[in-house]
Amino acid sequence: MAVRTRQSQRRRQVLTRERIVETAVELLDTVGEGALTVRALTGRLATGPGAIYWHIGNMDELLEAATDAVVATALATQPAGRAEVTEAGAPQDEIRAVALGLFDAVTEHPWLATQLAVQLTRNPWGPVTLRIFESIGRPVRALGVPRGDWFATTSTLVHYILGATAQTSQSSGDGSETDRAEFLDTASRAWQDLDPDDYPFIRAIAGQMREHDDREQFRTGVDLVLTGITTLHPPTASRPPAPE
Amino acid sequence: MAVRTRQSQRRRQVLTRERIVETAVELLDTVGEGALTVRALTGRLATGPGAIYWHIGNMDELLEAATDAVVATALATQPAGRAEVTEAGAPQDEIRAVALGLFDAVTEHPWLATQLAVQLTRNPWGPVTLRIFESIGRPVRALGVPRGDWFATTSTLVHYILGATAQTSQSSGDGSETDRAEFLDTASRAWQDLDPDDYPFIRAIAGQMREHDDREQFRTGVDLVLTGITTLHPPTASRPPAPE
DNA sequence: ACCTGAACACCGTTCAAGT
DNA sequence: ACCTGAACACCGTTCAAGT
Repeated sequence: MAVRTRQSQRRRQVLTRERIVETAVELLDTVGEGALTVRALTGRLATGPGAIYWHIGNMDELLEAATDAVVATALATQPAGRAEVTEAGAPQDEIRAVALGLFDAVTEHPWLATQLAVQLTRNPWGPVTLRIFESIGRPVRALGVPRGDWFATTSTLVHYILGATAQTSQSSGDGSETDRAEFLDTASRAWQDLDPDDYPFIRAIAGQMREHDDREQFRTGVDLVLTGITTLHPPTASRPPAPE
Repeated sequence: MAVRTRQSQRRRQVLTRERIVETAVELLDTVGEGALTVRALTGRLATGPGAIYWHIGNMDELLEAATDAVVATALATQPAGRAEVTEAGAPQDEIRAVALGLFDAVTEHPWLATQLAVQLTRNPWGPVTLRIFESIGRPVRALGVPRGDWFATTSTLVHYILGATAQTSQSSGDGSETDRAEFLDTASRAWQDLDPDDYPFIRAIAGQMREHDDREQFRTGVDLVLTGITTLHPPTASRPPAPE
């Protein structure tokens, strides 16, 4: 009987902000975007709305926290977050790795595509964007880009990456191979039926569209931007790792 | 008797899909995103929800139509939608013009930033995306990019453009100069206070961030991608406009 | 300090009924 | 064919009350 008061917090499990964010990610992953409601949350966590709002300010804040959590893990999974540059081609590889890390995260968590875009527009310099800028900016610096161009160059890369991941097609279905093939086939056919006067270009690329691989095309895009960077800023031997 | 049925449509003004879309754009422009509700619409149009739903399928469809309408005008305002290529540098200029046209449209209609991003993710090959691809794809073709690379090259440009316009800062206030300066100042200061171990790069560019001009940086970004394209596909004299 | 749960003010959407 | 307007099923968020 004396135990009662002290132990009152043992409950089934303490409700923390972290646990709420975790559950939010779970809901988004399993039931999908739009299934993340305060009521769904209270159901899974066996509490009331008041409990949720004690830990988080509002729904937008929760969405941001969920996005940031997933992005953080995606970027941490990268080969080496803060590794020293050892060989000449390393910065490019690091940029490719970060980019693909984000791309794959979007594939794993389809809701992330929308959320990354929403964060970028509604919260341009929030934690999510900042984290991504930092991850891309470091290798950009290591690339030998002059200091005055760090910001613009990094922005270009980040904007491309986020634009591209935003479109990564979530072809309605369960994401199977056949689903995707069917989707591309229907789209490609629709493109060929467009008005030749209004959409000559789209009609012309309908074939390429059916054959294309999103991830491969994304790599190509990253490399295209990298080519632009190294063309504008040829790696002169002006940086430390230049002896020998 | 014969006239009656004909004239029945005079009412105070006929409710059409177009008029609904126009009103939606007005609401978005004046009161802002999130003020576009079916009830606000019925108020302005002096009808009931049923009337709205007779003309449009649902809210998402209306948002898409509103976005498409604004994008269409923005792209039509371009110097010459389907002009012949007369001089060598023209395709690049056309790409810059389309890009800036979209950028300026986002500045004029802040809600467009979110909607472009949302359309790209939720409706990757809907009318909005298609229109933008067509506008960028034509000059890409004129640039002399080999046929097999049309799709990937155009995608890269479009993804950069949409990623960049997505972030175009809508600094909460009314968009005045002082508002913006204040916003950049606060952000810049916040960046300098970040943990040096976690965010060395962000801290290093805090200064550039305060000074930067969104539109100018956007131009730089477009040119960077263009440099990548022309480096990978040097304009050989393989296309018609090559004499002299 | 942390949680409960009823209540509030709002949504988008439907649908029988009218003209 | 086109429109009315009440009604439905849902939201996010608040807040007095409990422990």
